[in-house]
Amino acid sequence: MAAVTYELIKTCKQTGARLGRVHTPHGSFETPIFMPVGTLATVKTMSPEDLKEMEARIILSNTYHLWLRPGHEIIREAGGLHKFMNWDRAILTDSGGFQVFSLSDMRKIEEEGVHFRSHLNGDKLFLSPEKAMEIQNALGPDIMMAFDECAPYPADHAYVKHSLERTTRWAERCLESHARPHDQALFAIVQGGMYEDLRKQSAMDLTSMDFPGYAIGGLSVGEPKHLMYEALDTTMPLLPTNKPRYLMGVGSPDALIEGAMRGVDMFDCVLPTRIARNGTTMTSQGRLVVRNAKYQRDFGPLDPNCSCYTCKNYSRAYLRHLIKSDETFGLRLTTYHNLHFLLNMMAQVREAIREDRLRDFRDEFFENYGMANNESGF
RNA sequence: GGAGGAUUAGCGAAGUGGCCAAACGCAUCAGACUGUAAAUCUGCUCCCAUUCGGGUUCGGUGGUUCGAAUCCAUCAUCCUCCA
Repeated sequence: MAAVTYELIKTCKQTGARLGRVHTPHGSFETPIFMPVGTLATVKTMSPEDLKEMEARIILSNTYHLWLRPGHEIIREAGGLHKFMNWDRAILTDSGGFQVFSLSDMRKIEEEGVHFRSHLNGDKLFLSPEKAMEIQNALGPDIMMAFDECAPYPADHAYVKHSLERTTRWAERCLESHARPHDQALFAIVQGGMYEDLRKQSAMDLTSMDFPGYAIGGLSVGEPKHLMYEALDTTMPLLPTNKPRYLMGVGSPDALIEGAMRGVDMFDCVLPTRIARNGTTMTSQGRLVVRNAKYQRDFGPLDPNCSCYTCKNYSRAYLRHLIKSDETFGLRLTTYHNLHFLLNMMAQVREAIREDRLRDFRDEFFENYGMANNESGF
């Protein structure tokens, strides 16, 4: 019995989007779904109770960061990540592959793994497929990610090809060294940059290995949106229909909807939480920088169409004041709202799929969001 | 009444003859943020101009000088000490 299984409930007649259900050792959830990011075993400023209140079903955490601090052995001793952070719903951990990309200053990628330096103290570190599995086995998430290389954009064809082929070999090694396949699902990550042939190659090679789920990586790394959608268009049809598909690192409202329309089941992104802490919010009427002076005397809610805790109780003027004053409560309130907004939007996407009207929903949403003719999106 | 010190852009504070429209910090205003090195980062803030550039500034006034935030005189205000 696989640790994680996918059940296709129905396909939207208007778009081909999938309504599904994913079963994990820590509960089931309907897809498409958005997963809040809690890199250091906490979704910044949110308590698990907050997350449950807004109906988050699965959150992310990070192999690299928890390896460095507090250390995966400590989390194992604590009884695993779920217990350690008091979250009894599903958890997915990223493998550290993205950190190899984002902490790219000092790194050396070899066949065996990656040498790089700790961002905390400069220690020399080495991460490999086997090490990433060892750490994730200790952390104990429901879903763990294969150790991959997220190629930068732009990157030339030869580089991306070489990189993706290595990522495939690494995926194989991950599979071999994975110690807990009975209760932890290992997802592989399709790479290939913006090259159609390479996306196909990566998808074909990885799907031949029968992972319980597939992610699409290497997108939302600075490329124009239409390239991301093209990459999805070429990749999605090659992935098995009986397994979840996870688009990594995508979180702007428009991209979530566009991704769902192309058959993506899972998304994660730091965008809602990060921009919230910097004073920007997502509303049904578009992006709203509540930090701006024009909201100084605006005593209405952030989003009049929102029923979240923040919008029910606090005004734009108050949020602006808190953010301007560096009050932690302000970070909490905007974070709460942004997460609630995306979670709620995805619930509406699922309803729209159920009723075969996702395209209508998309058009209406985009119009309200003020981006009907805006390709740059968020 | 006497002696000394101070006064710089919204605030604090450098600058003591040209490289000064004036460092730096804060505040302000705006922008960025997409598998989190991020409650972070970038830019703006005398006036006009999209750029080039132009015009007015360093308590007030008057002077010295080719040239003054910087030197001199004087006035104003504040602080410290002595009577």
